Amino acid sequence: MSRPQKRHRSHDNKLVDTRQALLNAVLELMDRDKSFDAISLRKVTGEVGINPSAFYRHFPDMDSLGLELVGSSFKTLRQLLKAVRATPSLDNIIVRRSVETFVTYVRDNRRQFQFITRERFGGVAVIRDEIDHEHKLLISELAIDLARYFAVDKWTNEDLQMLASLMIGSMTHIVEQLLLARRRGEGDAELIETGEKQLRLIVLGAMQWRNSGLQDTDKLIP
Amino acid sequence: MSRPQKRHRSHDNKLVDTRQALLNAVLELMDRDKSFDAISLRKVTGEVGINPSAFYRHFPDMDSLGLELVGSSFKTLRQLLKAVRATPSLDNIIVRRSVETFVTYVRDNRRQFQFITRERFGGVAVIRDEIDHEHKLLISELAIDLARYFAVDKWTNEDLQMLASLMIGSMTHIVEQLLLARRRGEGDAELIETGEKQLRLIVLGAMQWRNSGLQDTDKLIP
DNA sequence: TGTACATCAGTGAACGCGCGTTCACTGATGTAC
DNA sequence: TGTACATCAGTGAACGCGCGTTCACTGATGTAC
Repeated sequence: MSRPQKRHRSHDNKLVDTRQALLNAVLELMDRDKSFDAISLRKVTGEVGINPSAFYRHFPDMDSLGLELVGSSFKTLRQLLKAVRATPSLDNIIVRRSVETFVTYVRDNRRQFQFITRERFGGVAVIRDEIDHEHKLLISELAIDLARYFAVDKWTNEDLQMLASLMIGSMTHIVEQLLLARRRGEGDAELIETGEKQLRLIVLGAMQWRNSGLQDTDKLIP
Repeated sequence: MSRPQKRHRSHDNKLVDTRQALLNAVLELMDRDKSFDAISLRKVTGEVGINPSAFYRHFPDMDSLGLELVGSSFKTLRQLLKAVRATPSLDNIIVRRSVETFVTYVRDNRRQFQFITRERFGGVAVIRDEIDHEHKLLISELAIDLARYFAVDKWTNEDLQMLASLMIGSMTHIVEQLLLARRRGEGDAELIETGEKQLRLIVLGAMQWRNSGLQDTDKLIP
């Protein structure tokens, strides 16, 4: 009954999944300096090489296409975090290797990370909200993982969420630096070193957190 | 010779600086879910209530207007950081008060912070580059200030920059959370507490940094 | 104080263009018998 | 194996609309004398 062959023969005679080509075209156009809401349906179909009206065979509108990009980009991001979280400890060599893995991964999937970074606070509410939702899920997932390391110190759930948020925030920061650095043609070495130091400093702070007694300050100060 | 009165009489008979009104109109339109590069010159002049062609009496094009918004927004941001940096120490009460000041300030100047946040990785290259430039200046300025606190421990310039970048990054993170929270109608109390804890954790990490011996790890590991 | 002139913010019509969406269509491929 | 039919991705023309930019203009206000 269902026919999976949604294909057309492109000018170079290669079989192409048009739906995927439309998604790629948006990422490509955004790479050439545009926000998602400044990209026209006609530009997208023109990039793929089909008639504008054929767009509707695949998506009801551009926003739906955008939401699918959020989904696939976070799928990529989850694969990365899964690899990084598989690390057995928080020691320094591991942190460094994780940051290196991370940087390589972002480089290899640059356009997807660029999409999320650009649209996270972008002009389209439904897309921004969906990214925010996925982002919160990632933080909660990481908090659960972190509980393993800090179980002995009896961290509260609230503090674990706070730490997870800080860590995801720092990784996000590294992604942002990588995306900007590419424009400036800078190398990765410095970025990796800085990112690594920042994560190590956070881990240092986290180690001190429970036995510093500071975590209860908010209850002591009126 | 020069005449400063660039004014027109609006429908409600109030004297208005049209140039400023154009700048405000862009911030207003961006607040209603648009990226800068998805806002048309005609929408902006329509918002102000003047003929589209009158736009050119004030700016050569939309990008020039955007660059001016970057300038004025960072002027606002510098005032905030000046207030926060005037704090005499990094102790916990100061950190909490600073975060509270910070949150209030961002709320009071929401549209400017939203502009910078949205366009920092947005679709217009000249604006993104200008924001990046201003952002780097802020980090360097903070690094100079931090040298005061850590002079005794002989931090390297590189490490001070790393710490300043981490701190500005965390504050940026708080701004982002505030902007998203407004949409969700959440209160500030939780955000202030989380932001405060994250900054305190970073300060804790920084205190440990020099005497942990970890800062030279990158030279010890091949 | 009165008059002639300069300045310049804003007007309104006009232009060609790219936009999203509709519609009846074509033609390749899969399916039933 | 051959034929008739169904499916459906892509076509091409057409629509009304908002876009950025131009141009000659208007009219209020400031300046010179």
